[in-house]
Amino acid sequence: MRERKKQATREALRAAALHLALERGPENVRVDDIAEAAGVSPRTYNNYFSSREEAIIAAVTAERASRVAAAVAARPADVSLADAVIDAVIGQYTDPDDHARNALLMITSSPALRACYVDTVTAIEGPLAEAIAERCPDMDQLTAEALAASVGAAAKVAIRQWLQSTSKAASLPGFVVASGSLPDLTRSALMPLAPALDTAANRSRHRQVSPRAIA
Amino acid sequence: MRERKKQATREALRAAALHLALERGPENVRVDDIAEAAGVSPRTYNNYFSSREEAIIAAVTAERASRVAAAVAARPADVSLADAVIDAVIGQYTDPDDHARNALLMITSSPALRACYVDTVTAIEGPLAEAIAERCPDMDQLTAEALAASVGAAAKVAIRQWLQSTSKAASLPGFVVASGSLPDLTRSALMPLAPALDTAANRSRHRQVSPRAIA
DNA sequence: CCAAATTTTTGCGCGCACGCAAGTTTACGT
DNA sequence: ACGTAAACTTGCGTGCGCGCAAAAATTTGG
Repeated sequence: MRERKKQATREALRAAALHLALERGPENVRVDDIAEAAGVSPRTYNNYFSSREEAIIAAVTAERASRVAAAVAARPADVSLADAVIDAVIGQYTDPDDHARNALLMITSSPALRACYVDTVTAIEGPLAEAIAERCPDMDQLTAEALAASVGAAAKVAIRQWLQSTSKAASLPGFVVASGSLPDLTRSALMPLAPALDTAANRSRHRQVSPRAIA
Repeated sequence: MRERKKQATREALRAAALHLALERGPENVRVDDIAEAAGVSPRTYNNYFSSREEAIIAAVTAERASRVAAAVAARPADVSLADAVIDAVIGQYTDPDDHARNALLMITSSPALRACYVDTVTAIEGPLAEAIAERCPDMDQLTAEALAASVGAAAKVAIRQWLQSTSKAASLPGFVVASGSLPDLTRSALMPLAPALDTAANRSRHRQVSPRAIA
């Protein structure tokens, strides 16, 4: 099976990238090193990842996107769309995994990694849009995508805030802006979107095509 | 005045980039050409723009961000936040400017330019967040940023859809998915966010700190 | 089991982004 | 007016992303 080997090298690259980055620091690892550690050509690396940071981040992020979609789908049908989505997102960004702990610590200390990590949130938008569309079959597809993108954007704001506050806290231990934990921050950022999610869900439930959309 | 000169070279680079791109096509213009046409060193180009496409896009985008913020601020205080924001955004993306017409046509025909153009929407989030915060002084700042980011994300979805449908229309003239104009598309994508914007605005008007935010 | 067809890997080359350390210009104080 | 400090520009070197075409590997059909 050919697909098997591809996933194998993919994971080999992820693992090698994360290992080397944790070992000598993110700045001191070139893509040639990662490729060599994974036993492939440097050129091959860019067939799998389009930037040096991507492999490192992918080792942590991996299947967040599909898991958040699955989490939305797993919620019982009688809970509101807003609660389903918000809880699903928060659930995926609440990781007590201690391996991920110091990985995230490393990410926070490198601007390039921070940016790349924030960008990975975009990956959830596609699957999330599908999950929303599946839960609300009569909803306009453009609406589903817009809502999913909005959720992703709000989550991005929360993560960005959290990253910057933790980096501030690391450099200036006395000057914390009283910013909460990541789950709390994410919840605060997503709460304002709840009305939009629920009214869109209800509109679709009544099979109305939003009469004001044309006017 | 030193700031004067910087803006001058900035605009010189933008103009040169757009001119060359329209003349010989986006693929056949290197940053050395742009720098030479603007009379500066190639290295200097990257002191102003961080990618080859950025200058071309900036020539079209220019001050969208500040203009959308100004448009929000210009709406009378008695119209709802949702209407103010949505109309402001749509207004900025409705350009009958015929110079911009063929510029956008060029953008649609280059994947790299398309991506860069979509990314520029992010630039409105900061000013938009400020405008929202100014209009609703009692609103949580994180909420303002989350809403602004959501609006930007929804606008991004609309633009992406529009770009891809127009490119499809250009290649396959007979197979149009009946996608509307960009303003209509943008309105459809932003409408679902209206409830979120208005309830957040009303919450802030009553000076409540959203008691469920902590629970 | 071998050969054709498809897919993946690899080497090569180009252009680009950016850190760094000069060199050059502009602003300001005396 | 002059010298100093600050900001901007420039050249250089390095690593990176990727298109392209040849080579290697893997599937498929006979």
